[in-house]
Amino acid sequence: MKQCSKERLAAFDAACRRRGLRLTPQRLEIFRTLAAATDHPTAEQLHERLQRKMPTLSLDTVYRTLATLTQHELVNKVDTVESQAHFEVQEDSHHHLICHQCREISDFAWPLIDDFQLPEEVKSWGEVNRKSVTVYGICRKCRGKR
Amino acid sequence: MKQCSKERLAAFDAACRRRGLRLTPQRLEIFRTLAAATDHPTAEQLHERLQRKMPTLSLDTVYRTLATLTQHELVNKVDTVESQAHFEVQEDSHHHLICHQCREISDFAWPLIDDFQLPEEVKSWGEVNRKSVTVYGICRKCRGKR
DNA sequence: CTAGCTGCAAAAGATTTGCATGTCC
DNA sequence: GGACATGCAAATCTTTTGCAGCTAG
Repeated sequence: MKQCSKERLAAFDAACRRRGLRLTPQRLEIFRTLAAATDHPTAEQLHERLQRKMPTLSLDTVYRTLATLTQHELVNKVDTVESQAHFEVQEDSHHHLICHQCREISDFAWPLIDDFQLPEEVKSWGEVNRKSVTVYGICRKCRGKR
Repeated sequence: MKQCSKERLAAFDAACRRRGLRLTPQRLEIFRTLAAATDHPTAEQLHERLQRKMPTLSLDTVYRTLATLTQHELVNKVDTVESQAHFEVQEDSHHHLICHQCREISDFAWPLIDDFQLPEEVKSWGEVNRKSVTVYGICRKCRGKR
């Protein structure tokens, strides 16, 4: 398991202060553990991993913290096929349109992408069946309401 | 609400027969309603919509049918940020790697995509915050096991 | 006829919430 | 000190499952 850099922790600290979020030990550990993970753990997995270092940490706090950090865009919820959500620290960059506000899903076509070659890296990962782009934003309807 | 074409229903019928799936009235109605929908309904929404036409249809059957049809690739589960899954009929074509077998999620970079211009269509939809590509397939590890 | 479906009810799993207590700022 | 966080337990919500009866092929 890789370690979470001091820079990243400092950035987290700063981001919390800027937004008026309290920097509790729980939040710090949850973030640190998530940042150190490479496998997109679930809330439950994170809770398990934190047992040793922080035996009193409750699963609800993990859920709540992840929700809060996701809201503040410090953590990103990975979209999965399963109902159980997976989380990851928001990295800078790593065919559905989904509106953050109303949650409505629309389709769009992007033929250029379908023909586009995936990077080499992916070929070594395994056998690809399907690629799908998801675009997030605020739809025109909701945009008008604000 | 648009209607489900006879051609599509015939194709559904054929696909079921080919795969040895029974063509029950419930399955037919669920498929017809899903195909006619443009809003990616949830199992519950579909169930509600079918109440009038088929009052005895149970929610479990909707869940089970959607699961079966998804397995047979006649229906597609849309990945969402929320825990509640949304479904859609599998249309022709429409930065995470997800293995269908072990469900492991890996990351990959695809800088070309980040710079790539989204289609016009999307601009009229609203304000875009983020686009993310999800690639599904079988990873090397699982590939070896079969 | 019979393997595969359906409905019902109950279980399971994930996530959220109310409330009392604790603690960062 | 006071607003915000946490922990606990209980509630809620979604989805799955066991079982008995039904039905498409």
